[in-house]
Amino acid sequence: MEIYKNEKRKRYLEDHSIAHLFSFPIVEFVEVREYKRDEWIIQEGMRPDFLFYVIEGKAKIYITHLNGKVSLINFINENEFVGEMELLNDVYYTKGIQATTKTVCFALPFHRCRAQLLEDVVFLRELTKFLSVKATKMAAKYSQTLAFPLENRFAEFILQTADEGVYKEKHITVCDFLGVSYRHLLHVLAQFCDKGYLQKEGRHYRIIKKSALVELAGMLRIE
Amino acid sequence: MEIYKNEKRKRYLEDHSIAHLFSFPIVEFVEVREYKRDEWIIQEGMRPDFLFYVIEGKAKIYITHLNGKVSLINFINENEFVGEMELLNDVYYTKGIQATTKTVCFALPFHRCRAQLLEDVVFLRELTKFLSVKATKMAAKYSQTLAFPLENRFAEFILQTADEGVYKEKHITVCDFLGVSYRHLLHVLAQFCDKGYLQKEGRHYRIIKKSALVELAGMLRIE
DNA sequence: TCAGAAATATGAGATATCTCATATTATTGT
DNA sequence: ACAATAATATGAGATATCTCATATTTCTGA
Repeated sequence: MEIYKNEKRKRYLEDHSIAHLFSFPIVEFVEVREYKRDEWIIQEGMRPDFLFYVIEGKAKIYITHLNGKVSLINFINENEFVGEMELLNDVYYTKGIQATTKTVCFALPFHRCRAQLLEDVVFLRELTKFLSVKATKMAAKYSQTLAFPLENRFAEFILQTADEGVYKEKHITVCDFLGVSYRHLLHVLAQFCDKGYLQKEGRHYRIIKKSALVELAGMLRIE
Repeated sequence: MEIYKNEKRKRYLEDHSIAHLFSFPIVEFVEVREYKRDEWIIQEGMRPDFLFYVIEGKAKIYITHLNGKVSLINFINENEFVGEMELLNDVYYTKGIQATTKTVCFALPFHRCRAQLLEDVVFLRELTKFLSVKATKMAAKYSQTLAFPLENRFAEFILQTADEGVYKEKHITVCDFLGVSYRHLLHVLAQFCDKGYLQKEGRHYRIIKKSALVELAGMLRIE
């Protein structure tokens, strides 16, 4: 992890102002940090001392279960908070946050900001919205997992993450995210290829029959 | 649904003050409502016009999927909000809320309160905490569902809902909540009886070997 | 550049869970 | 008090998903 200082720090703070998220001047408290790919921004079980706001990059939220299984609970993208649970709750089991790519974020130290943050209507309104979206998505994912087999959920995931019609995610990550075994994921993936929905190109998979995937994913749509 | 007026309304408002949740006088806006068991407080897909706060009783959050499956996403208890998602988000698919028992709640009309609520630091702080707990529990449930078979989750559910050592929930409700088929739930329940963890008494089940259930449920514990 | 680690692949058998069919009780409204 | 509805029960076969074992290929650090 690298902390940006002086010019570099200043540039980031100017280019990515977060002043609109607060009603008091926040800049002086902000530490600008860069995490490398695969680096842990927060370690599981270790309470962080900062509230983070992601400026650039992506990260993943992980939790490890007692039976050894690992769940990738969610992805974190730009303009999202990290560590807000610890800001709000004294008792909270801290999940692990790992940078997927190089990630730059603003870090606000709890000990200097907490009181002010919890009094700030602008910040609280932002956070409330953020949390409501988070809770809603989580509930949707949860109920979809219960109601549909992998086929449907995987189809949606492929459509969401495909880059110019090509799916390239790492299988292991996807298994953790969709909560299935490696073996089974590959099995369903092979089916998609057999049925002509996808075509393997080296390590990647080209979407051939998008409509079929759209139909499978469409089942998840709530409404 | 019955709306309490005059004396009855007044008594409820006095006995269950929610003044501490707001920094402005809220009483004049509050409608006191009673829903009967099984009545729908909010119908799925129909945006409500009120923010509810449950005073007495219990309710369930349901969502119906396109494949016809129904998920019981969560239970709602006393001193919890309902309809906060619709207060915060313009676009939101409204889930169905059904009273499990007779339920009394305070209803705040959006059109009269929304602006003030979203400016109120006390309310926002309460709501933020509520949502953070909600999101956290949802995430825990989600990842546990992916990581553990029914056996473990059902054991926990039995321990949580048992009344003086006797489990009495309706199977159908539990299936919707744990996201498994009726058949499979009964199957695991029969196993618990075979193994001597539970003993059937008419329609109910007495917990005989609590330690075994505790061990199964303990696997879910994160940490 | 080479060895170890990570990621990809595939097979085979086990288990968890689902679907459907069908009976037998409770519960409830009129 | 009775018919309709809801809830409980159980069997049997199908499917989704898991575990474990084992190869091969790619990536990465010293």
